Amino acid sequence: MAFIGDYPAKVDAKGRAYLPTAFRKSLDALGELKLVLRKDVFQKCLVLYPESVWNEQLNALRMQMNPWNSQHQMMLRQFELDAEPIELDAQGRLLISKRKLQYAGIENDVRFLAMIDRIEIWSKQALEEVMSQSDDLGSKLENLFGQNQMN
Amino acid sequence: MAFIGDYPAKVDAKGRAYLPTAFRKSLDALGELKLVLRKDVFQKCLVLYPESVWNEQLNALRMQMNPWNSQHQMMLRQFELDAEPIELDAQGRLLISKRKLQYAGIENDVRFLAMIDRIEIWSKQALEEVMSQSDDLGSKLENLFGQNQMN
DNA sequence: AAAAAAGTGGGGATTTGTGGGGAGAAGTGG
DNA sequence: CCACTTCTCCCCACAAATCCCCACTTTTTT
Repeated sequence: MAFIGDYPAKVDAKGRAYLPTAFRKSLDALGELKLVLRKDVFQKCLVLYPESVWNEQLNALRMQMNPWNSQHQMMLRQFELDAEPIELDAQGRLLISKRKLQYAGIENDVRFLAMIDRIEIWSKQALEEVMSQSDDLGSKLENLFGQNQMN
Repeated sequence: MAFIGDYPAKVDAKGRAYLPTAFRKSLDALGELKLVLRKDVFQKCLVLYPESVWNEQLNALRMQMNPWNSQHQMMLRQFELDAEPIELDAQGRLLISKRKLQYAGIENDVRFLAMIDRIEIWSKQALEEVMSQSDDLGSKLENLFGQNQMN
């Protein structure tokens, strides 16, 4: 299963954003009602996981860790930090907390961006900035892929 | 079953903190009324166990140890030592003893952090410090996930 | 062109989170 | 056993966040 594409949307004064129908359809095709919203680790953007995807990740992590190993515990913390469960309201919108809006630099315009089994939420400007900066990095990536014959 | 995410909260002058609703809902979905609060073994933070989880934990320990081994007895003592049963008050708050507040360096702002089947309580600053120190550990985690195609 | 769905906005009840007063229990020292 | 401080817990109060409901615009479908 995978999400596809990217869509613009507005965030209103209360911090609500309409989840694009394309994504919502994918979600309730899978019967995924619950979501988890989290700050991204590297980028100033937010990541929206279907609950099942979140749980898979958590499980994968748990399988690998010894519950009494302090470093492993640290990883788990890192993972749970800045995450929160989310549900859509009656209009199909999600409410984003102030903290997260601020972290991602979101004011009005956002973009929902498919990332295989999860969805990223970017401030419009932030995304454009990052994208323009990484143009040549992009072609480097393409080269890399070409060499590995995975393309 | 698992708790998810983290939430900020305040501790008032009396040492009370509101248990975030997300967690409280998980708790009474499970019918867990009683909790156990303990100092963490590794970190300067507190750990809140649902009573059943606490009991499991104790059992797991007991299975591993020889009741006539004095060192093992010592471990058990240590484990019980800084633990205390806790219930929520009528407003859904828990009262944290002075000793524990001090141990965890808590003054005003705390964060409740999900750790699968238990909840950690951190002083806001302490958590930020620890997290910033373990940044590279964090990327190791991400690498680990990447290599295992679990990302 | 009409109808339906997608997307945006706002009012207002309700819940969540925070704070404080103060009664009663519990612990302390004489 | 009694005064006294401290701790615990109930109640009330209030601001802010959240959520339910309705309305309206824009786009898509029929």
